[in-house]
Amino acid sequence: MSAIRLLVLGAVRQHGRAHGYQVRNDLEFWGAHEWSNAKPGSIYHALKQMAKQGLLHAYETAPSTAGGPPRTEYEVTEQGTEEFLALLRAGLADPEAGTDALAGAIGFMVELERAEVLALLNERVAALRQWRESVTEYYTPDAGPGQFGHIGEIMNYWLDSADTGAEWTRGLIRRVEGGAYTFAGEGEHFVGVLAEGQENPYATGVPHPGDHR
Amino acid sequence: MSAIRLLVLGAVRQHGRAHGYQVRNDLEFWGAHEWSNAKPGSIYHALKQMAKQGLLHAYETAPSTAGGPPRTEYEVTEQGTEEFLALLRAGLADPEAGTDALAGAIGFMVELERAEVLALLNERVAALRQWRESVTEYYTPDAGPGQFGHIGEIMNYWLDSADTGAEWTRGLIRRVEGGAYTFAGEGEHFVGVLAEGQENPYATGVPHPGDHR
DNA sequence: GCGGAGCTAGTCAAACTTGATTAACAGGGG
DNA sequence: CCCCTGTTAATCAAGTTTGACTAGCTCCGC
Repeated sequence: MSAIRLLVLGAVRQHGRAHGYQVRNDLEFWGAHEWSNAKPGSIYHALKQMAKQGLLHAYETAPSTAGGPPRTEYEVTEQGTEEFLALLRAGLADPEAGTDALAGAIGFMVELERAEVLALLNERVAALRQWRESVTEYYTPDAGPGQFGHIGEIMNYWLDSADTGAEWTRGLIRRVEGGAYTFAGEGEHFVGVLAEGQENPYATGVPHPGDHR
Repeated sequence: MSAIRLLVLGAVRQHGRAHGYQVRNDLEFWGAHEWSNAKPGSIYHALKQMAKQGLLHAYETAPSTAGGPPRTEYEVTEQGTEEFLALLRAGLADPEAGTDALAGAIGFMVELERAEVLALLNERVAALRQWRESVTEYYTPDAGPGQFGHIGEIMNYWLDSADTGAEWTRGLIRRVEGGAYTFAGEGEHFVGVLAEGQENPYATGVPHPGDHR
């Protein structure tokens, strides 16, 4: 289901209560529209869907201050919090969740305790190593390599991605072990959220230099 | 539009004329269902869609030998060939096309001439370098790094991905320059396609060891 | 004091993706 | 011979994603 649910739940959670446009702005602030499918349509859709599923509670509120159609505010339910934490953990530990889930999860990792984050990242490294082994075993049988011709380059690419991904993860582990950032239970942590009324330096329409999908 | 169109066009092209199940089998043979969204539903959908758009010509053929509902065969039209080549070139040269488009394009790169492939890959490296520059410029203003807290790790991750992706591409360039593989105009090249009647070692249902999305 | 540029907030149709399900036939066991 | 399983081939409904569009409001210049 991609990473939107994680991103949207996380954004709403950090505000306590938020409407769609706020979420949209936060995600843009994080550059999420560049590395995930966090486009307006998807965000509003995710909000409605998750409200229907009980992960969010919807408040039909005031006909909006400051122009525009009446806006709905959302709040994360208990069930939504569980889902959020599950997605967060999966994003960090499970390579199959995809790279956008990883990126999103990194954005919220400080909501967990340092020790748990380290455990999850180590899990990820282990999963990558295991996947690598099973693939090389599978694609490099007795016949020797080269039997796949240039098709082997595809496999080569995925193996390389797994290797470099694992290497990067190890780097992050070292930084976190070294005391970087402030995690849950360690005092006020950095909140990457726009304060009420703060202008968004990356507002929609302002083209980022060198936009990258 | 993801990489399916490229994959489906390529598969049909290699057969000359193919029905959905053949395409599906080829893509599974390449492991495409693991690194792209090449699932049955998507394949059949792509075939119909592209037939409607004139990229493929559909033949309502025989009520199928060997069981199953009557099958439709497809053939790539001239317009479809153009689209195929465009997607192929974009997949190789443009990082924004995504990694699955790259993987698919690698699978078909031998349909182009060696010199062109090298040019396209160099374009990719250049695009990655340029993207990297614009991002670092954007995210590392005067205030110095660290202003983003742990959010900076997300950027760090994408930069690392770009760097390692470029490095891998350079490796491929060296191999191709070194004479690896057989490209268009160089004689019979490796065809990663299942011959008529050949059994598919990766048939649906046989679980791959360590499946990775 | 008005007109349009631009922001705020969200909707919508069309396309795409997914996983389950259908449907036809082949072959083997009892 | 008849049922049951497996294979071949494809469809379908439900959910997602996309990009374009709507619509209210403010503010600025003229």
